[in-house]
Amino acid sequence: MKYEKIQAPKGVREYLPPESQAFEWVRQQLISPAKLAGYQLMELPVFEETGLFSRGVGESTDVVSKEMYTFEDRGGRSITLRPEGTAGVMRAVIESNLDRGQLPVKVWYSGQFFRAERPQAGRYRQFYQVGIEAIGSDDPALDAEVIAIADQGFKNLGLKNYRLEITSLGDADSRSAHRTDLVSFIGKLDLDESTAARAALNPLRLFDDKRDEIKSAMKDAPLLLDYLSDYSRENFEAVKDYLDDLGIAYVVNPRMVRGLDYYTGTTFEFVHEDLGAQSGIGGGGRYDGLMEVLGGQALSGIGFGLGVDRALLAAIAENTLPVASFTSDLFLIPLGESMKGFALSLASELRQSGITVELAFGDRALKGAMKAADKSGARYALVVGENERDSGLVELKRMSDGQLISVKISELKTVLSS
RNA sequence: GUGGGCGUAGCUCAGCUGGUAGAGCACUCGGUUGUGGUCCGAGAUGUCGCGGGUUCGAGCCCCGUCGUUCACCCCA
Repeated sequence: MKYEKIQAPKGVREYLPPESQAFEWVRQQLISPAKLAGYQLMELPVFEETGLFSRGVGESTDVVSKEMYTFEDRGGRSITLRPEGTAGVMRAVIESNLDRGQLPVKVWYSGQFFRAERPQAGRYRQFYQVGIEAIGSDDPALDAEVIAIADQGFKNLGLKNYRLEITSLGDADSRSAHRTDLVSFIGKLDLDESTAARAALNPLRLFDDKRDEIKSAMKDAPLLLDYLSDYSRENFEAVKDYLDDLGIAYVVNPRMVRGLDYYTGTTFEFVHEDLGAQSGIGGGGRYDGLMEVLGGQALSGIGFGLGVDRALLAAIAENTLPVASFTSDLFLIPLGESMKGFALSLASELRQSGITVELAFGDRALKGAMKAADKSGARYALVVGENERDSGLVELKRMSDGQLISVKISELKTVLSS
């Protein structure tokens, strides 16, 4: 009886060695600027009560209406695998009263998210994001800082071929004035049924349509940026000024559309140029009403989510991965059974100094062990036999050029960490 | 959810108008005594995604299904 193999669920992205090293590096680089800015970790559940998303993200969004993994748990509760991060953060902040302390609350998160979409290049049903949220301040300097943190994450990866697009969705008054005019503009267009239905749900969506006929029809549509209230406009100007001061390049895209309903005010997206259809590597914005809608106080917040999977694809496309740093410093080969104990101790000692050391296992011939050393990509190889143990002197082999370097065992740490 | 491409050894693929499966790379061992990357030799490897159909005969044709990939849509 032979069992069938079980496959991973459709559309999930797994990271296995050696690629996982690059993935971990990318995730680390993306989030480190937030840590440097005093954001603190929030470790959250990957599933939440369904109502959190239908209420927080918005019933009319595609994400909620057709892309959520929703199921009933054994207690008859409706549960949903999180499709995004902000709603969960807000829920936790409210539930634990973090907003009763000093403001803004500044947190970061990292983990997997789930959307039941058709998989595609850069689009997976389980995907990874890192993100931050800053809650309880509407200072435009905070908007600029949040954008700068995201931008620094991409710079840490060495990325260049991306652009930052920003716009402002204004406050409630700005949006309702614009919406009235936009709806009447769209009403005069001759649209097919499904497009009209989309427009009825959220007229802004038509700005995002890729079809030429829609693009040209929308060419003269009223833009939200022209409807901003004085407060919103001044706020947006301030954010742009700060970005200029920071030397962060951006383009204002008044037709930007975000897929989540809670965004207000400053809104932004990072778009990479070498990625194909799924080119958004990160995005975010301000959300004024979200906390209140979720039963908390009426505090404003701003945050972003960065796609780790896509950032990795971008780093591969731009060839910026520091591949050399993904391998060990030393590959240690004990000569014969009797030297294994000595090798284990030596490896352990070196590791305590932060040196990455791999050991040769099994009883392969020295030649085979050297081959293994070569394939591991380690910078140095070292054979230890009785001679070395007794004399305290070893021949360290530099793998890049094959040179043997005589070193005292006591000085290995120094040589290897340089 | 809609549409197109693809599914043959671990990987990349070849397999002519249907006649019972191959290459390169990788892998293991060896080319005698303690140092890899080159070279040479030897070896292991597949229910040709799965199910059904047509046929004397199917990896090659047909249908279905699953997976994968790209695009629409949507977004990270």
